[in-house]
Formats: sequence, structure tokens, C-alpha cells
Amino acid sequence: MIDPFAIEDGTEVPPPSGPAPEDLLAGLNPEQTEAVRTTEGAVLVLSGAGTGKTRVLTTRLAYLLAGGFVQPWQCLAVTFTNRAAREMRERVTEIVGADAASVALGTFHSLGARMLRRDGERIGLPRDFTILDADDQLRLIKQVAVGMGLDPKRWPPQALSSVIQRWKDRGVGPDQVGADPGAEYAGGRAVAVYRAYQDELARLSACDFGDLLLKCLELFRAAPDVLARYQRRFRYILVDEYQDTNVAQGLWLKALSMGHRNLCCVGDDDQSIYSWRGAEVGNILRFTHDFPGARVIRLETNYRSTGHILAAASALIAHNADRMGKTLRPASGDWGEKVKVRGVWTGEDEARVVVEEAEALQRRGTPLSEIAVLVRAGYQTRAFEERLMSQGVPYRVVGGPRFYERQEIRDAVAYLRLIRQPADDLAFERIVNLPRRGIGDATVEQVRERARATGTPMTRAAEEMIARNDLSARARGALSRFLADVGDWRAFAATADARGLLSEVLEGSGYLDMWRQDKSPDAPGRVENLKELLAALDEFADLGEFLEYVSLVMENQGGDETDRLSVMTLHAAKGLEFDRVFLPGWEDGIFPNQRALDETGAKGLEEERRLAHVGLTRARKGVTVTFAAARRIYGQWQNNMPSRFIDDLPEDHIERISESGMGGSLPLARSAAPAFAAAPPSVGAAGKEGAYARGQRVFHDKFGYGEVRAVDGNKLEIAFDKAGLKKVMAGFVAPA
DNA sequence: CATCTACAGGTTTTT
DNA sequence: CCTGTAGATG
Repeated sequence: MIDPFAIEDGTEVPPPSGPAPEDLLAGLNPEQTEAVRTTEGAVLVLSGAGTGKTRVLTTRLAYLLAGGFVQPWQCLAVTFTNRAAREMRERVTEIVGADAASVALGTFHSLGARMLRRDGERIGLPRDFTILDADDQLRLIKQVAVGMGLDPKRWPPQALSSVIQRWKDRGVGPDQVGADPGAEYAGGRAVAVYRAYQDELARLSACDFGDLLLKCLELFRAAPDVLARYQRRFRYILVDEYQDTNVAQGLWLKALSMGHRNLCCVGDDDQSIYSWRGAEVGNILRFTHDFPGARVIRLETNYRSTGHILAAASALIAHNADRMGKTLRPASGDWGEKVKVRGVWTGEDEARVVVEEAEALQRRGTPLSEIAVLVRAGYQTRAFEERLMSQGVPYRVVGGPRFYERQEIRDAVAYLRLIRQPADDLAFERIVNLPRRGIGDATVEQVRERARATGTPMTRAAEEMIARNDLSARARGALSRFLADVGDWRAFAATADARGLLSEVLEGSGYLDMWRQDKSPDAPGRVENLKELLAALDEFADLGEFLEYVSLVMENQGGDETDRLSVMTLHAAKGLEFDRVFLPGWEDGIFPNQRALDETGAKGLEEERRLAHVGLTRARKGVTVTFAAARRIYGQWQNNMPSRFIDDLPEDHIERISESGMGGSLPLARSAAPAFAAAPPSVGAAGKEGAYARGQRVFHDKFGYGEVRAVDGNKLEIAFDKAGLKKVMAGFVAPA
């Protein structure tokens, strides 16, 4: 590594590579220019939706580098998502070239992990610690809590886990909990669970996601020299999505920036929608207090949306009290279309109407990829999926499980982890009986018991139990066969490359065969994913490096070029934009969500409103807000009032649409609803009952060809050739 | 130890 | 309504 002091000595400043800094400013507006050029000191760039935030961020980084006054590795750029990090790296590379490669650029978590790998030994964290994801974390907390005698029914591990995570988000270790919120949870024993969980993590040489920051803070406290080194090194720090940082991340940034004090945070308090995940809007609201003398620069010129959309969004968000205040101004004078507000009778009507409008837009030339349906909660996607599927409109649901969160990937990774790290008990437990090899819960429990009693890893405990003949003959045989296999793989790992190793493991263990023989419809996809994992391994010489990549960075392969409409949650839509956006389910209780209201009151309502603001500002040219008078939720008919957010939209900028042929009696104002007390008329949207008969051959988009076994109204029971017996709505199949 | 049945519970989820 | 999990059963 290059000596960071080479530049500060001022002797050999390398000549600027690429463009001159001032040339980069062409095309920026005055605020953007100011945000780029104010390189010294603390700067908060309040960047409203569509105001060119990414452009400012990348230009600012390029501007620093292009001057040649700072080495790339003296710049720290922090994002939340890998996607954002990748995009920033790509865009800066386009501007300044290869220099961009050595900028310390990444997510909070990956940068934290890098620091801990380097210096974590100073706080007793081995260099090769394992990174646990949410699933591992939950299993471990559950184990610990149950081990302490807590009834998982009364104190769900899930809840304990979130209490502990909130502590970590706030930078609070087990010894610092004090009177922190949540301290009373589980009769005050949550703290003890936290402490035991941390002990357990230490025993496993593991960190969960929260630890990647929490342990950095601990490191900075315990080893001031290490902190000082980072402080000297990072002369310029750049942070994206600052409104989403939690307390720990805020402290992390503050600590690192104390050397040169050049900290630039970009964010938008009006897009803070992750407080329930520990994000602390206070970080942005208190910025000038935390960094006295800080400059605040507002970006308010919106280059994305037409006038009516912006006017509606601005008026809506103006109803929030807790904000720094910003007004989006349209860059163009184009008012465009008013925001459509459309009431319908039922949830099915809503899906039908939305899909019809989307199809009409497509006919008039809007690509499906420029149309999005943004819902409040995941369960709402279903109605739209059904309708889109039956209409044959290509669509994608964004935001399924991440690649590395998939069961099959985690299983494969667990094999690798166990091979590399025999003490990885979580990996051991995960795959010891997967595929089934006759090592049941009872046996695993015995091994765990002995491991706990003797303070050894489970692998070791299992070996000892075999040697001492502590087990039933069956279990003993199965377990020793498993351990022998792992031993063989471990030996193999010494010579083979990563891909060869995993390939051998997946075949030799029977894991791949397990999925190949599985009859469920998603099994082939899992086999595909495993192949993808194998292919990804080619890029890595070192298994450890790969495991880090898999647990922190790896994403679903995009690779989908077909023109599809997007369906996703509002949360997933943040940072994206589309020509046309549909915002369904604007009904009190759904959006704003009832639980948000119940649990966090006025604060919750404001966050819901920010979510609505995010939704509206995703659209360039058109927004359609819809609400249904009644919908079936969990099989129960429920009448709803139109969302109070509809009242926040100024009449001048919206167009209320009444359904034709429905008597014009739809509740277009809140006072008119709920519209009816009894069940609404059934629409029968899902299909033509009686169109299918037993024995008929049919085709289904997902499951392929099959034969109808039974007909029950519009539900069919079909024996699919590949996917097996399924119950399917008649609307989803076509005669074959 | 695997498979079946009963039953609770169902907001959002960047790492 | 439907899905995931706990416990009882073979």
C-alpha cells in the first residue's frame, strides 16, 4: 500500500489524470455546483427527490480526484446498498478512469467488515471471523434464549432479535443498555439474552450485521491509534442516503471524520422511511448541531416529474411537521397530467382497472418497464399478479429474497463454512442432516449438549461421542460417515480450487441430487441457483474472500431484458423512477398502515406520509392513485375509508375519476365512505368457471403442462407433468 | 426420524 | 384465505 503521507509532504503531487476539475461542472445548476465545489468542512446536501443527487455525489468524488490533490485511497465513500456502491464506482470510473478503483467505496457494512478484518484483533476478533446473516442470527438468539429458559411462545425470538438489533443500531453494547428502550423486554431478561448472544458470537468467532459497525466503534474506543490512522487516511468522506443512517453509523462517521473534518452527507429527510429498521432521522435534523459550522445546501430543482405531480407531492409532504423544509421546483414548465385519483368498489376491481390502464398506456407506446405498481405491503402484490397473469401482461415482482438468502445458497455456503471453519456450529447444525442422512434432532441435541458441556465445537463433540460410543448404532454410523466426508472435503480443499471444491461437495453430499429429485416447482430453479453459485466461484481464488462476498455483496443476477411491468413495495421503489406509477390501496388502515399508526402514533403517520411522498415522486409523467371501498383481506370482507393522504392532495392538481357504469355513487370523498356495509357484488374476475373439465390438458405459465383432476368452481386441481398436484385458479391456465 | 394435521398469525426489511 | 410452524403420530 502507498504511504498516505506521500501527498501530505507535498513533494510529489501526481499530475491530475483525466479532465480538469472545473470542466466537470458543466451542466450542473448553481446549487449542484456549490455542492460539488464545497469540498472542505462539513456539508449537508439536502437533496429532494429527482434533484440529481447521484450526479452530485459522483461529480463531487470525480472533482476531488481530478484535481490530483488527494489520492483515491484517501477518499471514503459510503452507501447503503451494494447497488448504489457499484453504480457510484462505475460512474466515477467513467469520468476519471482507473483512479476510481482505489477509492475506499462501499456499504457501511462492507467497509466495517474490512476494518475489522484488518484491525479487529485489537479487540479480540479473529481475522477470519464469520459474518452471520439475519437467519443465522435468529437461530442463534433463539438457541440462547431457550437455553436460558425463556418460553419462545411468550417471548418470540423474533422480537428478542429485533430488540437486540435496535441496541446495536444505537451503538449500545450489552454493558451499556442501562435504561435504554427495550431494557424491560422479556421481564428485563432481554439484556441477559443480549449478553449471552454476544458471548456465543465470540465463541463462534462471528459477527452479525450490526456487529460490523458496533465492533468498529468498540475498536475505535479500545485502540485510539487505529482510529487515528483511519482519521489521517480519510481526508474526504462522502455519504449517501444520510437520512437512513442509524446512531451507530452516525457515530462511526463522526469518529472517522474527526481528522480532516471534511464530511459531506447527502440525504433527504422527506424520504426517511426506515426508522423501524433503526434509521435515525435525527442524524440529518441535528447535522448542523453535531458539526458546528456545517454548510447546508438544498437541491430543490426537480428534473424528473411534471408540474402537477410535484405540486401534489409537495403539498402532501408539507403536512409533516418534523422536517427541515424544502420545496421541489419543476425544472421544466411542463405541468403534464394531473394526478388521477380513482375510487373503485373492490380490490379485484382495483387490480382490473390498474391493469387495464397499464395496457392502454402500453398500447400508446409506454414500455412496460416504465410502468410500476407500488404497494404498501407485500401481500398486496398478489391481486395484481393474478390479474397481470390472467391478462398475459409480463411483469416482475421486485424484492424477493436476495440471492444469498436463498435456502439452497445458504446451505451450500454452510458446507463451505464448515469445511473452512470446523468450529462453525451454526453451519454444522444447518447441514448435518441435509440432505437427510439419519441424523435427527435428537442426535443433534445430544451433540449440542455435549459441546456446551465441554466447551468445544460441535464437530469436536461429535467426534468424541463417536469415539466414546455414546450414541445409538444408527446415529453413530450416520454421524461418523458425515464427519468422514467433511474430513475428505477439508483435505480436498487444500489442493482444489474453490469451484472444484464446492462442486465435489454438492455432488458427493447428495445435496444437489436432493433438489434434482425434488418434485416441487421451485426445485429446478434451486438447481439453477446452485449452478450460478458455482459459476460465481470462478471469480475467486480464495474461499474466504468468496464467503465474504456471498454474505455481504452478492445479488440476484439481473439479466432480464424482457419488457416487464414492475410490482413492488414503496420501500423497494425508493431511488427508482418510472414514466407511469400506480399507487393502489390508498385506504386508511392499509396506507397509512394501521399498525404504524397504533405503534408509533404521529411519528408513524409522518413516516407513512413520507412513504406516500416517495411513491408520488417516483413518477415522471403520470400517477394514478386508487382506493377500494371494500376488499377481502385474509378472507374477510373489510370496508375502508379512502386514505387521509388523499385529503393532503390539492384539488387543483388532481383529477377524480368515477367508475363508469357504477352509478357514479363511488366514494370519491372520505365523507362518503364506507360505501356499503354488506359484501360487495362479486365480479368473477378470475375466470370462466366450467370452461374446464376433468381429464383436460392445460398449460400454466409457471407450472407448465398438466391434466385437470378436479374442478371446483373456478378452482382447478391439476396434476402437472413437472410440478405435481396443484390447486390453481382457472384464470391462470389455458387449454393445451 | 419423517410425515401428517391443527392452528396461529399475517407491514415495511438497504446489510 | 393461505402459509408456515408446532406437536402428535406412524
